[in-house]
Amino acid sequence: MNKIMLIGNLGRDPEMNYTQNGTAVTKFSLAVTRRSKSPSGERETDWFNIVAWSQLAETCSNYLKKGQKVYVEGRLEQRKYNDKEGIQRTVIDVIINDMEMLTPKNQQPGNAGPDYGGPDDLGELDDHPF
Amino acid sequence: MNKIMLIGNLGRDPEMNYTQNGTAVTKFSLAVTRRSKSPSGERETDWFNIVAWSQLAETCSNYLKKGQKVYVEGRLEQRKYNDKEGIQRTVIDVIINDMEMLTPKNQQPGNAGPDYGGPDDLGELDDHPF
Amino acid sequence: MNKIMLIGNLGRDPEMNYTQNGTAVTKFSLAVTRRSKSPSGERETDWFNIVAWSQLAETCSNYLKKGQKVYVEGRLEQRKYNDKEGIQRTVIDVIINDMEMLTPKNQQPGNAGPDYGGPDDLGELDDHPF
Amino acid sequence: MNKIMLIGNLGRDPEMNYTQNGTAVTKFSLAVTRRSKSPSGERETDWFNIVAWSQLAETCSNYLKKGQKVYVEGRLEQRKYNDKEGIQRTVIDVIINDMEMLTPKNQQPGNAGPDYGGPDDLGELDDHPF
DNA sequence: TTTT
DNA sequence: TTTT
Repeated sequence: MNKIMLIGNLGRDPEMNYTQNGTAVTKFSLAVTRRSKSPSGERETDWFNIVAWSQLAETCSNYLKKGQKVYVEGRLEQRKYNDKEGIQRTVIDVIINDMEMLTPKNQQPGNAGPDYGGPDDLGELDDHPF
Repeated sequence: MNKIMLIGNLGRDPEMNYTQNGTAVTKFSLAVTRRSKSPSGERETDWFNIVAWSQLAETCSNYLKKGQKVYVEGRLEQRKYNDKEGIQRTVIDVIINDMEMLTPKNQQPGNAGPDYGGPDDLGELDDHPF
Repeated sequence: MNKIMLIGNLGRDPEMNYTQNGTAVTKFSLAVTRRSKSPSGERETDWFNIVAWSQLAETCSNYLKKGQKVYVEGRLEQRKYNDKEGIQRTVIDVIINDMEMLTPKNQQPGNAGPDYGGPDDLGELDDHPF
Repeated sequence: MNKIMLIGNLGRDPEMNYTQNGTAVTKFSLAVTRRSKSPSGERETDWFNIVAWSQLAETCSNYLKKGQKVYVEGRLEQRKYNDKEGIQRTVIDVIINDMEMLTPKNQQPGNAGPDYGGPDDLGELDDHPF
């Protein structure tokens, strides 16, 4: 088992791309604020790289915006790469398989309705047929 | 919410230390094998730094050994530090609040009994009073 | 493992009592709306009996009100009893060890502030020392 | 959110059926033993009705047997029905979307190999494409 | 009805 | 560094 569940806010609008074989992949970074305060009294934030594939990638790209609060669920994976100075870095990605929008539509920019965001007023979207 | 649940094997025996104010802290690294195989047909592994505090630190130190399979649950936190070349690195720690031993005692080295490992035959230990 | 996580709304104010040895216990029922719609197009609701003990019981009693949205996490337990007709019934309780308030304070009855509810503006409360 | 995660043992072999429109549905009951002991010193057990649909139904039917230990993940739903005395009863079903076999093949009846159970030595099966 |  |  390798399962992670996060609630946080998008730091930027999501970015969608396609792999060479045409699969959609969407990425965004998510700010998760810690419950506890640091010794100096500040609320600290952890940032996570979120990655969605296929249908979920398109949903994230279509419905999520910078600042919105979301619930995501997935698994953690490590990825190694060399930065521009040639130093090897390790990055942790959260590959999600479920996402739920938590920001009501009327609190989203450019919106006035009373409903929750998302397609058919359904805040949650995943791969499960039932 | 910032919750992570992992099942994996200890890469080494845990190491326990005490902070300046006497709180126990135990660390170990956990190998989590991916379900999927890489393009070249290998099963890949992600390594996580596990950190336990207080009572749970002492339990991990007393009962866990290299190679054992465990379930852990906790939260992810990022920590920045400078390595010996002075390069800033980011590490992800998994601060656990629950741990369950999954390796039966009779499959542990130096053991022949039929029971599961742990204190009072109770595989799982956490902070909850009920 | 026996773990359940729910997001729902309180059907009534919580009720707190004390056991004979002085332990606080708080109960409330939680309405969880299904994502999917029934064949007739209605959104169905499942009701759960939530039970909190000790410190968490007092927090729930002090801060939760009918109608509020909360996240709860715990385990499922079955309990048998005889109803007033003498028929044996089985009830499922959700014994929680974590609770997070999701209704912003300014959307709670009798409140106008911009902050989120709860003690010290901390929405989440549990047993964990770290 | 309505999520439940259980580890337990099958009380009987699973039973698979098909709905009128040809969808596979498999049911089995799962015994989950409590960590804590009752006042009289016994380890108590909670029984759950597990329901799997479609591809996961066929996997459960093909690979699971009475006595095996499994991890399941899904959501809780209530279902009302009238028993043979005409008394209305409420049943809780666990509709699963993920299942992982925890009993090694060589500990299963009629098996002697060193491998873990399941198709292609893959213990876990779910709906996710990635 | 299971299992440890 | 683990394990299957």
